[in-house]
Amino acid sequence: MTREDLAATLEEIALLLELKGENPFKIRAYRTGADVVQQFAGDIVAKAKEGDLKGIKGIGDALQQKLHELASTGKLEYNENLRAEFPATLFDLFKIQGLGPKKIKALYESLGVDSVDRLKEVCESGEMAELSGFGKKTAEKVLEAIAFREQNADRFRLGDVAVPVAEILDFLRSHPDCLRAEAAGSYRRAKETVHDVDFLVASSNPESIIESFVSQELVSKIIAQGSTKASIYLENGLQCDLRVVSNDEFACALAYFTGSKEHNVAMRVRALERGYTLNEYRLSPKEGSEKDEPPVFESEEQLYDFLGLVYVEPELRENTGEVEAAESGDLPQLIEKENLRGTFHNHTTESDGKNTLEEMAEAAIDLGLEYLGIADHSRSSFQANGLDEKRLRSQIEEIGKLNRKFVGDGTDFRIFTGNEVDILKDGSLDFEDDLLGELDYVVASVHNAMTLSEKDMTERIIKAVSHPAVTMLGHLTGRLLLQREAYAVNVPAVIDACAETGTIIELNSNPWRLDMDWRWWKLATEKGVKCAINPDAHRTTQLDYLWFGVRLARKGWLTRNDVVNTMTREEIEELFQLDPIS
DNA sequence: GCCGTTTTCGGCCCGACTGTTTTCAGTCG
Repeated sequence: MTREDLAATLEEIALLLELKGENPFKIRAYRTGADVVQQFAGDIVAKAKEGDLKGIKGIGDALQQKLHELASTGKLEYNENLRAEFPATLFDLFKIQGLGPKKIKALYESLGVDSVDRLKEVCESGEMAELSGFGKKTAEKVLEAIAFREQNADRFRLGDVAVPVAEILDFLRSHPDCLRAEAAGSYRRAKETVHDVDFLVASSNPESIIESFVSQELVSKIIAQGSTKASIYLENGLQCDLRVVSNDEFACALAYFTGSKEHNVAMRVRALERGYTLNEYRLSPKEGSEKDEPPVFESEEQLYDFLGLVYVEPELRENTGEVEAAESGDLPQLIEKENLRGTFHNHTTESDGKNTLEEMAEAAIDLGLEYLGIADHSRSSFQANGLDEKRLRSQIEEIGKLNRKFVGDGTDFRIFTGNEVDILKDGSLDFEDDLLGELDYVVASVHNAMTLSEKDMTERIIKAVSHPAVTMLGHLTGRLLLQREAYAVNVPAVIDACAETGTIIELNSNPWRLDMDWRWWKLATEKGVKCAINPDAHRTTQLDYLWFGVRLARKGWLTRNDVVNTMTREEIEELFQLDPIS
C-alpha cells in the first residue's frame, strides 16, 4: 500500500459519489483528502497504519478512519460497496471530453452504456440523440472526443510544450491589440507534466485576439470559441485555452488562472477575511462590507501586497505553506537561472552521447558556464556503450590535456572528470575504489534491476551513497514521465542517508525525468542535503535542459545556497578537494 | 465530509461556453 494507492482510492470514491449524485461538498472533501495524502511531507502510509492522522488539515474523522482501514487491511469496505453499484469500465468514460458524471449516469441507466465501445455504438446508432438532454451535436462531439483520445494521450511533458508555448506567446504579443500576454496555469507553475496550457491576454479588442488565436497555423481543431475565451487543439494534441480580459483585470486574472486551485482558495479565503471577494477579474468589497473599492492592481505583486503577503512566485503556488510563509516573510529567495555556473552529469560520444568532449565543452562555454562535469556511463551499462577501466583512464587523460589547453589559451573554464557509475544490484559500485579515487567526482545511478522490492532497492541505494567515493546520487527514482513509473524506493530513507553521508542529490533536468521529484526537496534541504541541477545532456543542445531544472528547483523551494552548481569553479575545486590546473 | 466556532451546524469559489432548451443543465477549468 503506497501513498499513491491511498490517494487513488479517495479519488475513486469521489468519482463514484459523483455518479451517485451525492452532495458536491462531500465529493470535494474526498478530492481534497486525496491531494493532502499526495502532498503530505512524511510517511503518510505509516501514519495511516498507526491511526496517527489527527490534526492533518483536510483529513477529518471519517477520512482518518477510512485511511486507517485501507492502510492496515489493504482494502476499504465503503469503497468496495460503492464499486459494486457500477461496472468498473464506467471509469473510462470520464476520460472522454464533454462527458461528466450526470451524462455518464444517464447514459448508463437508460442505454446501458458501460464502456467506450458501447458509447461509440449509441452515438452512431442515434440512440443517444434521442435521450432527453442529449442531441445530435452531443453525439458528434463525443465521437470526436473518442477518436481524439485514441490518438493522443491527455498529458504532456513540460519540455514537450515549452517550444509551442513560446511560439504562441510570441504570436499573441505581436498582435497589435495585445497589451500583455502570459502563459498561466500549471505551465507557469512548472508542473512536470501539463494537461493543457492557459494563455491570458489583456486587450480592449478581445474578438480580434480570439480570431487570431484560433486561426494560427499550429491549430488543428477549434474546441470552443466565444467572445472572451477560446479553446483549441494543436497538431500535437495539446489543448490550449485563451482568456482575454481588460488591462485592469489582467493582474487578478493572471493570479486566478495561474492557480493552483488550492492556492486560489487560500487567497479567496484571505480576501474574505479582509472584507473582500476575489474572482478572476477583480478584488471587490464583500456585500454589506464597509470597505472602499480597492485600487486597480497593475501587477500580481500589488494584489499580494494588498492582501498583506509578500509576492509568491508562481512555482510555489501549490498551497503547501507558501501563503503562510508569504505572510510571515519566510519565503525563500528562489534560485534563478543566472545563478548557475556549471553542471555535472553529461555524456559524450565516448559512451552514448552524440557530441564529442570538445563539442560539449565548447557548448558549455557558449552558455557562459565556468565548468562542465563529464560523467559517461560505466562498464555495466553496455547498452549505453559504458566505459571500461582502460577507456575511462584514457578519457581522464584527454580531459587533462584539454584543461591544460584552456589554461594555456586563457580560457576561464574547466572540465571535471567524473563518471556515472552504475549502482549494481547489491549496492556495490561498477568500478574498483582505486579508479574511483582518480576521478574528480562520482555520480552513482541505478540503470538495471529496477523491479527490486522497495526494501531491497532502498538498501541498495543507501549502500551506494554510503560509499566514500560517491559525490552525488543520479536520478533517484528512475522514472520516465508519462512512460515508466518510478521504481519502488523509500525516498525519505534515502534522503536521510544522503544527509548523513554528505551525498548530493541530483535534480536530473531531462524533461523525461525531472527526478528527484520537486515534492521532496523541502524535506531534503531541511535535512541539509544539497542539490545538483544536472541536464544529463547527451548532445550539446540538451545542456539547455538546465533551465527546466531551475524551474523545478524553484518549485522545490530551493535557493542558490541549496544548489552546488551555483558555486564558483574554485569553490567546486575545494569541495572536490582538487588542485587547480597548472 | 471538513472546518471553525457564536460547540452544533451552516457554509463550502464561481464564471464562461455549449447544446438543448425556450430559461437552463451540464461540463470545464
